[in-house]
Amino acid sequence: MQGYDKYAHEPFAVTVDLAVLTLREGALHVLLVERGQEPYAGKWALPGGFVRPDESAETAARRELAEETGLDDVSAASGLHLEQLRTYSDPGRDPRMRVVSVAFAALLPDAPEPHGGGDAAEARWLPYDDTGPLAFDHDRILADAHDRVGAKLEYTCLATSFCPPEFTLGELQQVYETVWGTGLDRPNFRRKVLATPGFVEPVPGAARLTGGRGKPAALYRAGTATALHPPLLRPPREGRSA
Amino acid sequence: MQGYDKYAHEPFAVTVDLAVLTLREGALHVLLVERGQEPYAGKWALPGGFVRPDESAETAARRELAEETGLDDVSAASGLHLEQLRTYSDPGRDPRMRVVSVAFAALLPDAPEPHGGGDAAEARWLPYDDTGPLAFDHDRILADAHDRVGAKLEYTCLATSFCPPEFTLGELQQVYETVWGTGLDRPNFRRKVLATPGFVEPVPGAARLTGGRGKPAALYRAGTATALHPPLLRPPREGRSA
DNA sequence: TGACTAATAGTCATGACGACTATAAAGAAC
DNA sequence: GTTCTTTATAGTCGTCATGACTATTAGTCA
Repeated sequence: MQGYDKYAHEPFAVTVDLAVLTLREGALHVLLVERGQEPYAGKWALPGGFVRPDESAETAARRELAEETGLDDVSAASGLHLEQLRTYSDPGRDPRMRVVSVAFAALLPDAPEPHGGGDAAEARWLPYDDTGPLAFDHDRILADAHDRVGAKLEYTCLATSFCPPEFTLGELQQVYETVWGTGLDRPNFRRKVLATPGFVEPVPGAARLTGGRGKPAALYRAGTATALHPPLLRPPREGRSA
Repeated sequence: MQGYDKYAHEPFAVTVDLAVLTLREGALHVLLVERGQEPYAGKWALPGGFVRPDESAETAARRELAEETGLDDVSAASGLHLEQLRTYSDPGRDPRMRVVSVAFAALLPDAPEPHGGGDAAEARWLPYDDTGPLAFDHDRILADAHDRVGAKLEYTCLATSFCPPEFTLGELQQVYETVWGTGLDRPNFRRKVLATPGFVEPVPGAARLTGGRGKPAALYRAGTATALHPPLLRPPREGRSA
């Protein structure tokens, strides 16, 4: 950290990239923008942009999220979760110049269709499993975001960030099942969630019909706890040992 | 990510900061350098430096680690663990200019006294609990490193990164106790570690006298596993509920 | 030889969890 | 209405992980 001189070093551009995840119709969806220019023109990319001189990366991420989704209120309103993932800095990751990108993962409850208010040519929710190769190293960033979210579901109460303010335990379970790609036993999931103090708290007297059929489910709100002790471990992948 | 122009935006300096942790005499120690210039002249700081134009942040971190510690071989040799923590980008974090810093945590087994080969005026191992206020936002970075390492001990085999190539289970337990700041039951710790396939593997026939007294302990090497399933949870802090 | 120390072996009760069965409350089919 | 289907919720049972202990072994030190 010696010899500071603003122009002694090649300037780096610093950007943020956002992996914005949500659940639509029981499937994990990602917010993507279509690139209008080379390189990767016509390809889908994660939304993002330059960090401004007076901003932190976190501030820039929030601003970009509002711009690209048109969900200005979302940051204040529902339980938006914005989390720094890691920073991608390979010298060749942008063919034009040296760009260091701080990646964030953002989780949204419901997903209003974005109206590309910002620079984005077109912003759309695309199913996570159905994203072709993305621009730059965004495939890797997206995969890292998925990994991180999947891991944090185990030992935090993060799952409620995917849910609307009031939700059923079935909906909460769907978050786990969708992100993890596994099925969970319903009574056991219920027992575990309710046994964790502060994970969810019941909404008195309220119930929701889960699409018509079946017994109406009780409604819950997100509790005050953030950590999960002991964790809710995802079932270990089978077929490992002999 | 539109409108790329190398000089259209204020240039950011990109640096890496390293929280290098080790265990000396049963206490957590951090590698710190004494600053020779303003700002924060005379204060201790985390080692670090500029990312060069042709480097990734990870490469820069490895280079700085070798330079500052004089432990060139260490990256190749023993089980060095280098992990990206997060990126610190508050506009005011360096009073001179806009510096975005990618922080890394590095874990070393034994700790040869560093011979400040790099720019560092003086590099020293200082006890973690005895670091006065550090320069810049390095207190926060260091605390984040500690948090991260403590958390990763729970669900990874990271603890062996603090140990020499061959170690006793008592030494491994000391890693947990020191980083977590708690005591652990020795037989239970032993049972847990040995029950986790791939965590450690015995060195046949070898034993070490743990400082003279007591029964000699068997020696183990780090196994091939990286994850811990189920995790080794740290004892929950007491005095929470009524 | 006999304290002392530390590693290792083993026991026991509790708690968490996976697998499963049973019941309740709704709509749909007839 | 009655019955079937669907989904939520309640409860059971055995297993495994774990916390709290006790016992034994193998060394040093006095």
